[in-house]
Amino acid sequence: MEVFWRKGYAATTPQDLVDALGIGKGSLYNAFGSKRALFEKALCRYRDSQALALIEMLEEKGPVKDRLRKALRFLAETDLADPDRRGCMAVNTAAELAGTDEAAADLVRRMFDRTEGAFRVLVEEGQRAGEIAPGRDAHAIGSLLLNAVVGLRLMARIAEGPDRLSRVIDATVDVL
Amino acid sequence: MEVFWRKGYAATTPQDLVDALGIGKGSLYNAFGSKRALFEKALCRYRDSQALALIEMLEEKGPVKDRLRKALRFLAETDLADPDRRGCMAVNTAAELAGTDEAAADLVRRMFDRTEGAFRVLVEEGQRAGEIAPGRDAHAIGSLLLNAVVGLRLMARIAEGPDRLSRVIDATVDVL
DNA sequence: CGAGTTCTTGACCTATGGGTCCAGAAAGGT
DNA sequence: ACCTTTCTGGACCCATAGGTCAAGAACTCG
Repeated sequence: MEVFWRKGYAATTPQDLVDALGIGKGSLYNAFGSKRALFEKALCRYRDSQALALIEMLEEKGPVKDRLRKALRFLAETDLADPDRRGCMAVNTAAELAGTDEAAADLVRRMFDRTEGAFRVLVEEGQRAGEIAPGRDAHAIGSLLLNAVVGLRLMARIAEGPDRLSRVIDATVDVL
Repeated sequence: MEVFWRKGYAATTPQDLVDALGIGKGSLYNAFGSKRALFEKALCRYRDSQALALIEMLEEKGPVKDRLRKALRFLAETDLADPDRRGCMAVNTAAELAGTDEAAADLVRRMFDRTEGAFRVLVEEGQRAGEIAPGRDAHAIGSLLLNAVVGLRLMARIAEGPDRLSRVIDATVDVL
């Protein structure tokens, strides 16, 4: 997962995987069948560890906007602190493989669906709590927030400093 | 440009380029030096043709929010109508090459800067026209809009239909 | 403990990636 | 018309991608 995340699918070679795993090439292929199959497992592992972490952050206690701001800041900070600037593996996979690999695209789609759903729930909660105008379409705001996260994590890959990301986060939360 | 845009950098082979250009391999390398150098030229061409088109759309006449909505809709529609679902080449490049290719990352960064600037100008215009609350930080809203476009164009790569993109666009324009 | 099963490994294989080179075709100068 | 220069295509090159395999090591289990 780490290697695919850092280098992307096409740029990762069997040798890279062998080196990172510290096993022989035969074991690698005996255990996983193919590079493609291993990638899929890696993406699933990413989903189960990383992607779910965001959703759990959103379910904590406290004012909705605080939670949201905190979660976005956390993403931006960790992305920027990563020396390899890997961003989000799901986002990277969407960009790299969505035309050619339907299964990978589908995995990413589902991850996005889940995240969008979590945002929607959060928005509805914010509306009940009076933090967010009840006139807004929670579903649409959920999509907006998912979209913002996707944008943020891609921008984090090329951002020179935290400024633009901070502006995006502040503006996104303020505008709700 | 078309080939790199469709397949990404790593997945594009010299053979692909030779086939698409209809020239011999020798001519290819004689003319462009290396795959990498040709990619950079392709990315520059993309910037000069596609990326500038968005900025020009934003400079048309009429109410600011209408222009914005129209431009976003246009992006979403063309992205979805593309049978290859290539999305935005700059976004794809950021996702694929930002850790490993500083020059490419820099090109993308500059494209993003320009687009963000255009959005900022648009927001300021909207504020003068009374369409957008003058209390908002135009710079931050510009960043937010750039971020939304980046997100949209990545989402367009895996979107099943226009629904989610439409929600994002509507919500984005409405919250301003 | 010993036989059978599973794992591991690095040598090996083929096709292709990315690139060079040269012989000849076109183009250009005079 | 001739020579020079540039352009072109494709044969050729080496390293690597992606994967297989057989032989031995390690683990099971009665």
